[in-house]
Amino acid sequence: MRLTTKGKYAVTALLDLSLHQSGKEFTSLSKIATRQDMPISYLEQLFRNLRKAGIVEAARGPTGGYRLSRHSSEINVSEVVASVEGAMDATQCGGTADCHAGTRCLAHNLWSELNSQVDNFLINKSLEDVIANKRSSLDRKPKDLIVTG
Amino acid sequence: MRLTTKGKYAVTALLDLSLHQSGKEFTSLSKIATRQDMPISYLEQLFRNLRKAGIVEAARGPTGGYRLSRHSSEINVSEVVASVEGAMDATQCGGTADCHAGTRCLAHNLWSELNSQVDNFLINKSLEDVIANKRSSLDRKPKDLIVTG
DNA sequence: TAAATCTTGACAAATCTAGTCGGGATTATA
DNA sequence: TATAATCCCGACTAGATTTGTCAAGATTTA
Repeated sequence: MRLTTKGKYAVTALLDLSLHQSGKEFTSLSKIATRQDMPISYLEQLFRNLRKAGIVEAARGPTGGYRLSRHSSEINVSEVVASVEGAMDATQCGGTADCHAGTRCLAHNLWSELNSQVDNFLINKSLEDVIANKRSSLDRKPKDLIVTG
Repeated sequence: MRLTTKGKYAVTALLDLSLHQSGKEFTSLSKIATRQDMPISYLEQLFRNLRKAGIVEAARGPTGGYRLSRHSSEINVSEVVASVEGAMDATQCGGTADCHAGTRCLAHNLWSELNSQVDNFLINKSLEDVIANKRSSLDRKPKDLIVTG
């Protein structure tokens, strides 16, 4: 299962883009980098992938930058993460079910189900959803919900 | 978010243990290692943590080995994974919500919610469920999910 | 032209994973 | 008691991955 700062940066950067986008203006990476405190050259790398995935559009030159190619309600978190770090996969075998001597390992279905859970969750979350949630609600600390033993 | 072969080995090894356990016998790591094709010295490392977490009990000497310290229906996957690789956490900040210049980043609630999703899923999966390939109670009642934020 | 931006490929430091290794402690059995 | 099988422990490491950096170029606006 892969969810690193790469995917998180990408999501946060797009949220920033969405929040500061008025009309069809382009926002430069340097502005995003400054506002979100992210390395600009790393952002460049990420936006390369976001553009290839058709999530953002670019314009060069002064007044250039990036903008969302669709409305924030039509971009889901799953595709954003996938575009920068490849499809999430919790199974050992990449879904081929040959994880144990050519057959599926004892836990194969478990990881396969977990996969679906996570992916369904992220597919059904649009950038707009995330922004709306940010404004309206308080969150409990995740620590409160982690139960060990 | 952390879910590597470490956690997967641990779950698979315990499933093996559960499947081959009759009564209160102990199963040696070498048997598990052979059956599941895992490095024995790596298993030793993992079972150290599983024992500290109170998930398995050990006996030394010939006829020694490990056994589950509770019934497989009372051991959930979340605690198994957590015991070998630390609590899962999808937020950047470890739940402290200081991920962006002392305040919560734009995506904080998103990762926090994802955390809960995954953890709820794994907490509601017992080893017995996995063996029986049952659906967890969570799957049957998706509305009952506890969501942070 | 100058400056600001995106575009690209290669490279590198730091971190993490997936183990290995060597020794020690304990215990059943002969 | 001797032996062998097992658990127990800490330290170490090679390789992979992540998290960036860097240099050079292309495009566009003013």
